[in-house]
Amino acid sequence: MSSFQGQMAEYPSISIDRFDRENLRARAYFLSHCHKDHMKGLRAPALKRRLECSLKVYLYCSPVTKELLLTSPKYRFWEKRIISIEIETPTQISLVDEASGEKEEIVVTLLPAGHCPGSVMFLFQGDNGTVLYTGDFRLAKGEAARMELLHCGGRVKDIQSVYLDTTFCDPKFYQIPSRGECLSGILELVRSWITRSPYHVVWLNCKAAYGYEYLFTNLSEEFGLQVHVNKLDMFRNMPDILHHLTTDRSTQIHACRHPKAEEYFQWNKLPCGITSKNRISLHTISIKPSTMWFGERTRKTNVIVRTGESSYRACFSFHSSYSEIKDFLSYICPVNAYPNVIPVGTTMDKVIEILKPLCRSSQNTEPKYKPLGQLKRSRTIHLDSEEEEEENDLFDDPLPVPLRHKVPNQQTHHPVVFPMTEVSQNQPENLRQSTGCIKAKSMKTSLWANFIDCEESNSESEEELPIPASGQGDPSPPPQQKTDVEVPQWDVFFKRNDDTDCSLENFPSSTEAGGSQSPKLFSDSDGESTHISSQNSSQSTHISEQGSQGWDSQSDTVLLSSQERNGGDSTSVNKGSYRPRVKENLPGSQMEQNVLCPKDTYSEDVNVVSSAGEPTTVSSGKHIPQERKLLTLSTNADSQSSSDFEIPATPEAELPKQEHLQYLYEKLATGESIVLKKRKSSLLDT
DNA sequence: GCGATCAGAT
DNA sequence: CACATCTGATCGC
Repeated sequence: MSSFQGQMAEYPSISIDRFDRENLRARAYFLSHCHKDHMKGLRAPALKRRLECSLKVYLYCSPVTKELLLTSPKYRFWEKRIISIEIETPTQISLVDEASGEKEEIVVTLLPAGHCPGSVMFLFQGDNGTVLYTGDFRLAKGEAARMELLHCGGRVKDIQSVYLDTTFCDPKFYQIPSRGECLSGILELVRSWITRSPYHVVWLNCKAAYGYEYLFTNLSEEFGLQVHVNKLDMFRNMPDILHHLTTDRSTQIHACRHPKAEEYFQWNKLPCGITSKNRISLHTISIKPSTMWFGERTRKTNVIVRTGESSYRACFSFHSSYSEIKDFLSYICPVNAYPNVIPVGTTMDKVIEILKPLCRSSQNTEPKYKPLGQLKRSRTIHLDSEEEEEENDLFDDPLPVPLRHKVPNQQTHHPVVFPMTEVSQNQPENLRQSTGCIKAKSMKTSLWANFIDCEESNSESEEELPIPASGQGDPSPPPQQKTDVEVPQWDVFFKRNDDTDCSLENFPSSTEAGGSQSPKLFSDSDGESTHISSQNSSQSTHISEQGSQGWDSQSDTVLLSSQERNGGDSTSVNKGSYRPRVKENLPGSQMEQNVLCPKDTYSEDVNVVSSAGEPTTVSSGKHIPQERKLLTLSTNADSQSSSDFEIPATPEAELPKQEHLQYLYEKLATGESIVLKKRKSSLLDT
């Protein structure tokens, strides 16, 4: 749960994800995603009054977040005051103080966060430096490195501060199975059940929150069965989601909710009220998405755990694991990192102790290089700097932040450190793991999955329509299709494949889909890593059961382990078809920027939002090539390196050549200082 | 009547 | 093991 108070030290005149107290004075508001704990005060009368008085105050968010927010009547008063900004489109915003007329320019770039539909991170660039607010995020290892706009001139931008989602920033959450592994486990469990008969149904016991949509869409696509939900009008302009959902209760896959759902389930009743179909009783299992985590040295990682005769937990996480957070932060390597979340059971100090070694603010006093004689300190070397980078430890002293004037050249301000200190950022992951500054504090590494229920909420109680006890009523309005340009792209991250148009013929009837009565529970496409329980807890190396005894009735329950899974994305149709972003689709100026890194931050390809805030200014400012809208999932489901996102390779990055490395190592060995010329600057990037 | 807050359940 | 949210009760405006 976010405890971020809304303001960043560098840009206190804007507020992000908090809209109460001090934030009532902000010159601009930003919403990273549509979850309740990031919307505090957003519909309070105080803010409503502020809007009425301050006509230049706007809320900025992604197109999908805007769509989701405005679907709720409680937030509709924002309609004229929300400006959506396309993903990965640097946009200039004027921050005007309406009392004094004082004006400040800032460039914001939205980066996909992989947390829920519409979720973004905000990258701000202005006179006080570049800062990144992550919101909530789930990014697999290496994904920051593939985000073009985090880079400049082939290296990561010089970032002053990161305001970081630290939900699982505790060594006990060392690893969480990847999105693909979790999805795969759920797909196979669902398959094993619903293929038995048309009367076998699954209930996905999901919370009232955005974030499960990619689960629904993938299940729907895999089995040709739409998922039953209470409500779908928020997706009316997102056909890629909408087409996989239904308010018709006759499907075999349910994600409907009801306050008494657990009680219903005891009586074999679905939350939507049905117990039978064609007067034949349904056979129902429940699958509860929960976050499961595993220790650093845990080998076994069951993504499905049986918790009762007909109940399962399935691994599912909206947030990055400890190792994913460390990978992300060490790659970004900001001067400062501030936690947005203090996980229960830990303290602010402990989280800071974890983040600190991954930041530049503490990397100039590494004792471990002392034996190298002249290399007493891992000094940062500026390529071409006009001013010394602040090298003090700013971490515990967020204010005041020294004013940094407009950066003439991002690249020249990025400190280059010796390769050995770069190890934690830029080495291959196997090396990186062992060079972390974090002590693997004798965490007990349980063989069992740890789990918590999934969090997040976006529900609006007033929107929860009572579910009729019977009847086929479909209260939702007929979906209105819009043209492509108006369709918010929700799936920058979550789409599993990009080339399948989900037309209606992709949805065979449920009997068709369920009629196979396959003797095999699933095709063992990923071989060793998928296991069929034959039910006695004896083979516990591959099976997790909670509470352990007496569920013999389902002797062929599927329990999946992600251990050494290499087919976690075996369900992905785009396996082996990783599609890097095509350079030719980028505007020329942006390509130049990648190479040359313009002198002026603002000379990037930037959209400008006028103070009048015409939304069209932004939304039409830059055409996003379809190539970029239909990003696909990566095919690699290895939990350590997988990406469920398609993010292009690091721009301009190149592998260090042997002779260059040789040169650097020789310098290191002799204790000479290393001075890098600009054109060689990409040497250390890989 | 509404919002903020807290305890308890999940 | 224990998260965050939801619900309902209470209080104050």
